[in-house]
Order: sequence, then structure tokens, then C-alpha cells
Amino acid sequence: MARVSFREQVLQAREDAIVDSVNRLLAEKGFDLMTVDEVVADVGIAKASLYKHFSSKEELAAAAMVRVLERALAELARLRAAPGTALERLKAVARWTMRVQLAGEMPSLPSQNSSLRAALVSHKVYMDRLLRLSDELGEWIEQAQADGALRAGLPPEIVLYTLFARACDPVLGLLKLGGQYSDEQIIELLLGTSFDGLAAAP
Amino acid sequence: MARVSFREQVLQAREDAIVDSVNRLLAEKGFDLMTVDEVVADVGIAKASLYKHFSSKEELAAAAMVRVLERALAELARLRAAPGTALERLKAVARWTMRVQLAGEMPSLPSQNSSLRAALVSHKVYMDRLLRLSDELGEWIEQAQADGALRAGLPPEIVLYTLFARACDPVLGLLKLGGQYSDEQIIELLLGTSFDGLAAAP
DNA sequence: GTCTATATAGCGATAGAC
DNA sequence: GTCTATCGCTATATAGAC
Repeated sequence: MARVSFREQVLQAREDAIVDSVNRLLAEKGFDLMTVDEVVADVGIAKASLYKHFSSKEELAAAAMVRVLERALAELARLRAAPGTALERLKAVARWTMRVQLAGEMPSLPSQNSSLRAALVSHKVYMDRLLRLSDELGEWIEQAQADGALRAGLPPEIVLYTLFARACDPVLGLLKLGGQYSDEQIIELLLGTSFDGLAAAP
Repeated sequence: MARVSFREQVLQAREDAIVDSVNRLLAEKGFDLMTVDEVVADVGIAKASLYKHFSSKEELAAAAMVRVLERALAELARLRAAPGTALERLKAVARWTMRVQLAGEMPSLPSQNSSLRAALVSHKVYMDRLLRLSDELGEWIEQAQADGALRAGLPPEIVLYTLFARACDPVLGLLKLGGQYSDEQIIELLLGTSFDGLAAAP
């Protein structure tokens, strides 16, 4: 670990505070409705100061995504260290992503915004974390299929996309809004629909 | 059927053309990135003319949603007239919504935009169609559970939300972009994950 | 009802003093 | 690096002639 000056620590702490706000606002309102003015008001700094740290609104979103991807990678490492089958690990990851979303900490980016997409695919750190996460999940998916625990006919790609999609499923928010179920009940219900499906066992 | 003058027919045709464009643009770019300027350029009219037909951008979105909801209700009526179990009908509806989305005709509205939400919930026609659709699907869901075809422990509400969510699932777009599968293959794969789940049969 | 032209407001981003 | 003040642009929505 390189030595860092006190000044650098202060700057790092400020960047962390910015990413904190961005992450929460992205989870609340999404990228298009989040404004840079809100971010700086939330952090309590001037807009020009923020732009000394991040060169654009897209960079802000990328930073928030990098952080959540790194937290996901840390969760994967934790799960790998514990005992459990590949299927159990995949379910645990799905639970973790749903918990993050219910806690209001899952940034939601529109898949349609092309300027944002362009910024993300050319963002080296973001792409690295995303690919590492995909690769590691892909291994568990193939292992679970080899175990006979995941349907064999299903392309691993589909399983991966489906897991990612459940991380930002609007159904969670709807059910939480309804107020009829606790967070953990919502998670177990949706885990059931994802892995066991809507239909009754044949 | 009330008699309508030629002039009224022309106006109706223009409104239809507007809703056509809005529907396609909503499917392509979503509400936040769709601009009224694009709509009028696509239709070939002036912006002020559009605002004589629809009083706001939110009204435009509501009109597109009403039309797709009415098409869904028509599809339900068609399915009810044909033979089939409740489960088969629910699967057929899911197929229909996925086909609409893959055809680029499913308007996508952000669930987070509060001004849009407010406009929709106070839009009588939209709410009427939405509730009718929910009611009719709810009957099929309860019937399918009574048949033992849908998992009994699952609250019907969850099944309904899940079906709605699959109608705008970003996974469809991702798989189509990949170019590896035909539209019908994508539909059958996702129908499988929705109804039978990711996990292998026990 | 349709048009051209414009009002009005909010946004991302920056200049320049300190 | 941080601030205040502002630019430049684009968006929704409207005024007023025809």
C-alpha cells in the first residue's frame, strides 16, 4: 500500500462522499432525472468543485457502478470462501443484489441512453469489473449446470442476464411500495419465481 | 356507431399518426429521451399543432399506453374465445407481450419519473384499461392456481407483476442485440425461465 | 387547426477570482 | 481545489398570424 498524504486522504474522502450521493440519487431517480445540481447540493460543495473530480455526469454514473460492481465482487469472494454448492452461491448472489436494491443502494441506469452507454463501454475500470463479475458468475453457472442443479438446456448467457436483470427488477419496488410484505419475504418470493418459476412442479 | 364527419376522420387519422410515432419512439428511447420535437418531425407537423391534440408530453405517453393496453385487452378477448387452459392462456399473453417488445412496439416508461406517474394515475382512461387488464389476468391466474398449474403458494399479485415486468424486460433487447437467437427462440427461452425457472426440475 | 417564431426554464459544463 | 457567477444549449410549452 502506497503512502498517501493527509491532503490526498481528504480528497479521497470527498470523492467517496460524492459517489455516495450519486449512488443514492441514481437508485432513487435514475440517471436521466438525477441532476448534477442535486448531487452538489447533497454533498454540500460547489458544482465547479465536483467537475474537478469527475469530468462529466457520465463519469459520475460510472464511478457509482464501479463501486457497486466491486462490492458485488467482494460478495462473490466471501461466498467462494464459505461452503456451498454453485446453485446455493448463485441464489446467495441474487439475494444480495435484491437486498441492495431494497436498501435503495442499487444505481439504476437506463439501457437506452446512448451517450451513457458509450461512456460506460469506453470506461476501462467499469468494463474490467463488469467482465470479471460476468466471468466469475459464468463459472458458477456452468458448475451448477454440471451439477444438474440448473436446467441444462438453458444457455449460460441467459442465466447471467436474468440474474443481472433481477438486480434492477421494478417488481421489488412495487412490492415494497405495497407494504404487504417484509423485505426478506419479497426476496424469498422473487427468488422462488426466478429459480423455480411461476408454474407448479409437474 | 355515431356518424363522424370527414373532417373528424382526418383529425382522428392525424392523432393516430401521432400516437404511432410516440409509441415507436417510446419503445426506442424511452420517455425521458424522447423529445416532442422528434415526434413532430416524425409525423411531419408543427409542434403547436401537436399541442392542440395533446396538452403535454405526459398525455402523449398516456395515449400510447392506452393503445397498447387496449391491444392487450383485445388479445385477451381473442384468447378467451379460443380453447385452452388458464395456464396456456397466461403463457400466450406472455408470448404476445414479448413479441410486441421484440417488434419495437412496446412503449417503455420509467417507473421513477414522478410527474409522469402522477399524470398516469390521474388519467381516467389509462387507469380504467390498466385495471381491466389486471382484473382479467387476475382471474386467469386464480383459475390456473385452482387447476394446480401455477404454484399455489405464490400470491396472485406477484404473478401479475412478474408478467407485466416480462413485457418490458431488458433481457429481450440484450438477446436480440446479441443476434444469436431468432425472436421466437428468445421468446421460448424466456417463457421457460419465467414459468419453469432457472433451476432444474427436482 | 396549422403554421412560424418565441417565451421560459432547467440542464451540463466552464471562466475566473481567490 | 474551491468558490460565485454565468455561458450555451436544449427542452417543454405558448403567442399570434392565417
